[in-house]
Amino acid sequence: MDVQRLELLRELADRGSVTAVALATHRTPSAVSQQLKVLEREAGLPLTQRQGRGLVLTDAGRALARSATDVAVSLAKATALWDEFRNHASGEVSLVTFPTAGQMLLPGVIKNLGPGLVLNCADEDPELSDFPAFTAEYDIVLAHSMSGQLSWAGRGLKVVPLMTEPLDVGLPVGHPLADRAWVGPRDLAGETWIGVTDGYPFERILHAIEQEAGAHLSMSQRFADLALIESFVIAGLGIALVPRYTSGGGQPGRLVLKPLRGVESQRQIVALMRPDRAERVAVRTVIEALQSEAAKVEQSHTAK
Amino acid sequence: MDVQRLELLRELADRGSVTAVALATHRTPSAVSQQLKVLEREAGLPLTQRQGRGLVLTDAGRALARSATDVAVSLAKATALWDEFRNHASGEVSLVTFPTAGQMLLPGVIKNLGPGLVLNCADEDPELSDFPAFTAEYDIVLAHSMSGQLSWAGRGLKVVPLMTEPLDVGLPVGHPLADRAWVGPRDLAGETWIGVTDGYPFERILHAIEQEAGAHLSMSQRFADLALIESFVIAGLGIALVPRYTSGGGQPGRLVLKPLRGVESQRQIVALMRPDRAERVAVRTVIEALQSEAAKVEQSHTAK
DNA sequence: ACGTCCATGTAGCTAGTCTAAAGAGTTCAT
DNA sequence: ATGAACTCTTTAGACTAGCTACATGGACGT
Repeated sequence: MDVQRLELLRELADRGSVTAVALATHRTPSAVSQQLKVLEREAGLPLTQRQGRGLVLTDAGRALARSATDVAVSLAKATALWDEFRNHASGEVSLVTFPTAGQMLLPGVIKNLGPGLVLNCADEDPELSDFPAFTAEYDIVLAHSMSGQLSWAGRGLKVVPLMTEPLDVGLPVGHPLADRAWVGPRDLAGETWIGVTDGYPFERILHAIEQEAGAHLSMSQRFADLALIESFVIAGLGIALVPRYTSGGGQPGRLVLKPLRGVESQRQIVALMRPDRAERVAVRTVIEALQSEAAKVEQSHTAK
Repeated sequence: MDVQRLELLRELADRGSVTAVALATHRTPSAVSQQLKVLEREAGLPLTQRQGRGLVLTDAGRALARSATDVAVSLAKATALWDEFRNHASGEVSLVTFPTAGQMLLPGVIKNLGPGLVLNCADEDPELSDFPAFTAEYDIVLAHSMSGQLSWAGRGLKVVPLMTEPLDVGLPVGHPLADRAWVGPRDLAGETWIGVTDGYPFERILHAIEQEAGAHLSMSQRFADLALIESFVIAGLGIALVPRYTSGGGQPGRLVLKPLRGVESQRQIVALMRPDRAERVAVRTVIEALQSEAAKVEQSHTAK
């Protein structure tokens, strides 16, 4: 019963193909195939099954892969323990983020990391991507979801909430609603909206506003990039839902943010990780830095 | 971070010497020493320390050994899972018992075990032995303790209670107390006792009786073997504390058992295991058989 | 039907882990 | 004190397990 082989099976469960596992583990596909075969012989029952030119796990294989995760977690805990004894968080941590969260949190995090800990960041457009899938490639995945709706719980991933960011209504200066302290769904009935591409969490809030206001919202454009959306709003081409903490960076004073009441309007920013990776000291250190940075951002805004 | 090496460290923590580990793992001491050295180099800090001609773990070493147990447990769970898929409990299980428990439980257990599962039993005299120490050598250790007093909890061992056996007062037929339904501490003040060797749990109950009765008990003999004690009682040389379910096997009808009231008088029979071994399907099967057998014994006596 | 993609066999090499034997330090008894 | 017994360690050499490289055999798409 070898751990390395179990780990290979787990990778196969996550990545879905022998070649992908081989690539990820810096081996040839042949080596992976051989080890899986040995594991299967040891187990005494088929763990994989050919499907087309690919390979899928059997029920038994999936079950074993799941318990392999527990093994990986306890192993990671052991190495974390010994890292703590030497007390230095060693190695590199990789992270993907969607643009706005990265802009808001990462600079502060990287500044506060001690020496010897390297954080490799990348960004991915969230619209076309499946956040959990990135956990195979990166140690930490920054994702967003609507409040409460943890769509990616239950896949065996560790989810660490970082912050809750309100989504405000962005208006150009001089807009009729710009003097109000806040706005409600009914106020927004006649407006033209600058929307975001499908799949974004914003989408659901707009639907909720439509329901509350009892009116259809007209959506003139659909963009993925926040700065682009804001420039349209400032130009008076419509109004938009924008995350409070990350908006207005480009052109301060030219965009007015109004809290939205009557509709749950916030997004939750979370960190997603494979449970074993979450145990690494270096990873935990980064997570803690993210949390404190997130708290700092939230506080600096509520203080205003 | 190799699991085998961690396992070696754990064995060292349990057994206390390189030679013992080597013996237990069917290796030469040299191999063990080398592997521990590698682990130490990987860890970057000393895990062991010479003491006399032996070797002891450092704090870091002990901590790592403890987390190695978690790894072993999750690994054992994984293999158990796959055993369940094949649903047969494979392999051999070793067990030590103290004589009376073995006599009471083991025959019934072995009869009810399915084929392919071999149970290797041994017995050890409990007086001179440290029950937990046997868990290094045997999968299951049958031990007894006073009720509630779990003296060997906290060493990281798994403790499964099997049964609670009352300790009665054994009298020869024709003894003045033989007609009573039960006896109390005061009834026993003037009696001569056949005692057991030091360290036995019986010891404490006798002290409790002394306290309650306010009298010193005279102890004429001290034996370890129950049958021997009983033969002395039957011969009228004294009275004794005997476990209700296991006594009288030799000479039925010649020994009278009276429940003892006013003093907590029972012993708990438990199974002790290393947590990782407790996860093995074969071991779990034996434990279940022990539990059901114990329940059967208890029931057959309360029914009378 | 052909090229492509994926998984799997085969042969040979490398690296890691074992044994065997000798060495160094500690304890105990004579 | 000196040697015998014990324990852990070191060294050198053998063996084995797992890897790469290359070749093979199905499955898909054009």
